Amino acid sequence: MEARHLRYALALAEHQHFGRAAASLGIAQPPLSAQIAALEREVGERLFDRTSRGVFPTAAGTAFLDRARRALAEMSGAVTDAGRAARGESGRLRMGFIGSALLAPLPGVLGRFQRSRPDVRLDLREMGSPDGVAALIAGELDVAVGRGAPRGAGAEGLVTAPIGADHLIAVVASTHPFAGRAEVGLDQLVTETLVVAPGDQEPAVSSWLRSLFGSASSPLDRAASARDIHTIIGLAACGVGVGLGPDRMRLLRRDDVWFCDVTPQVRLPDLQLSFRAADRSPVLAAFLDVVRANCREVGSRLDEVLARHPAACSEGVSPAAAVPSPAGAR
Amino acid sequence: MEARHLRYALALAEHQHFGRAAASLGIAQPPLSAQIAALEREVGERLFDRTSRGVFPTAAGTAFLDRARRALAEMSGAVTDAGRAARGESGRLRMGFIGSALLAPLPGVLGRFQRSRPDVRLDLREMGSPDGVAALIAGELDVAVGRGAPRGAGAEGLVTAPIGADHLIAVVASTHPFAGRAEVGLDQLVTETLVVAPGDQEPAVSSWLRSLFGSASSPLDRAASARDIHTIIGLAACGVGVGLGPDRMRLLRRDDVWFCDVTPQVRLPDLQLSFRAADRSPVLAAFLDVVRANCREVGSRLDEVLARHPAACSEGVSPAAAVPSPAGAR
DNA sequence: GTTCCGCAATACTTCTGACGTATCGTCGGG
DNA sequence: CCCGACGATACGTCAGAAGTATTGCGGAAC
Repeated sequence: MEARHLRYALALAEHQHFGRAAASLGIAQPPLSAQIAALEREVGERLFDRTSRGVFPTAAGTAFLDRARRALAEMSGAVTDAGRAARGESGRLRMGFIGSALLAPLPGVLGRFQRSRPDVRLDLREMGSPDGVAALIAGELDVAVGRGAPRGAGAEGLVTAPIGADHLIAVVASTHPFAGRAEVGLDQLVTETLVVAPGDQEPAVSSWLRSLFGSASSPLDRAASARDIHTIIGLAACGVGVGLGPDRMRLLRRDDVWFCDVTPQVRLPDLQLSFRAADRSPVLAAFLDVVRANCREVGSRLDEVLARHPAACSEGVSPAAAVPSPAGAR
Repeated sequence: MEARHLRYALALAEHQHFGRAAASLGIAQPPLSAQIAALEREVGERLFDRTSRGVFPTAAGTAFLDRARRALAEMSGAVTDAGRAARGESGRLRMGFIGSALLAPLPGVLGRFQRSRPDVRLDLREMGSPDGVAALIAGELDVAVGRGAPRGAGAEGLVTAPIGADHLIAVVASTHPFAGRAEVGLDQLVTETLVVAPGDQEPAVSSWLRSLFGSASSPLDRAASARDIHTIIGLAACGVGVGLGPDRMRLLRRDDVWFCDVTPQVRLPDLQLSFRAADRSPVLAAFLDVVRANCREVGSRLDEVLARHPAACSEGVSPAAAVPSPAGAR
């Protein structure tokens, strides 16, 4: 059975007349009779009653036509859906991210992306940077946002670009001696108990901090750790110690804590966005376009990196490639 | 676009290999390549990535295949649905009936029918006998159950068969003088206020009663009327008068009323089932089979009448006609 | 770097089957 | 009783789907 049979049966049901139905289909009447007869033979039931007053579907015909309409609707829907998917207007984007990225720049990026592609389903999963990289390599994610360059087996198949830079600040309870001070020196932190992200979650930050203080008798040895910024601030508020985190953390203003800059200013490892270099998904390309337009403050690095991977960016999205030229188009 | 294209695309997605997909389809590889290329040209998007490790659907291809699967499922569903509809296993049966038919024999018939054809939707509408006949003629019903032979324009296109007989009984309040008596004479009713079905709802019963009492000073002239049996019994229970109705009415036993036979026994107009003689619906045929098997007590009249209309009964249902022979089957 | 192999694409032929023209059979209406 | 309308049948034609043979390309092995 072919789609043609469905189209012919629907036309016949609509016109209730072989001749007119054939005309509306742009064919002669005998072929229509033949095709309907072939359809009835294949279905095994008479689908139309030919009376002198017109051609009417039987009970079987009515049931058949209902389904036939839906089948043809699915077929035309398949074409439009394919087009939408190719333009990145539908589908899904699975994204892993570290919690601190939610302070910035993710809110703006995600909001704009979801507005420009309302039919793309965003699967967002908060996870540590190494987990994100692993899931990305395993194909369980399409995009990962974390800190530090991806490492490990398979990391060479990833493209990574910076999407945000920030520097280290400290957070203390409002009853802490540092409270009210605009800044605190790195050297002053050596004698404090620190509250930081754990090494297995954020190795880049962790080793960065370790290098700041030098190896011997590091304050990190007596540090408390917390997986997310809210907890770091919470522990600091309890007076457990001095919390260290990115300056975006200031967005989480609370009455019982005090934020102060660390001097000299310490730049943290950049927030990085990674994706598989081989990923040709139009949804990813569309997402990268939004990222590119919204993370300019990081400088031209992002554009640079993305420019080296036109496969994931220009193809399938740029208007220049609007003419779809699959095989055989000459 | 034809169904063939969908089948080929699905086979290719399944085998991820042109050669094996073609083999599974029973064709050679080059035609498969050609058909996939033609499909991609028509959709306007590349649907498969041909890599050295295999053939994989693109994002557009994945979206397309989703819909293609559904389209093909609808097509095969169309065939099975047509078969089911032709065997009367699906569809709907719109039935009008008078309330008293619900006492018997409709419960048994409807129950058995719904059990034997669970996917047939029963549209049941309680209505007076004349309304049922009119709706049947107008094509708004498939079956009507009422009392008396159909009359009026279009009634000659209907087939009517008796499905139940009953006789007149009386119902009175338990405080009424008749209470406790096994029977009451017709002549004793002449001086009572009667509660009966109104003439526009049940003309057959109404005129029948009128003929029982003779024309002059009929007790019907001071009768109360009610459209359904429950109300007739209710009015009788209130002491409004003596309710008259079919003996099936005894099924509605209540503590505050008393039923007694009317002597001599008066046979009411039969319960009749009507349908359009031209109706070839397999659902109707299946329903009539159930009716025939469940209303034997009426005698052979039902079989007689139905036998004269093989169009609606044997065709499409009898196992002898199991071989579907639409046009061209030789 | 070169060769080889697997696979999809291309070239070209074959043949099925969908379509067109002409005609017939049948059923109602005048 | 004839006529007209309509669907079915008969048969020739041609588009296009499939088959065979071959080429082109990319990755892996040597």
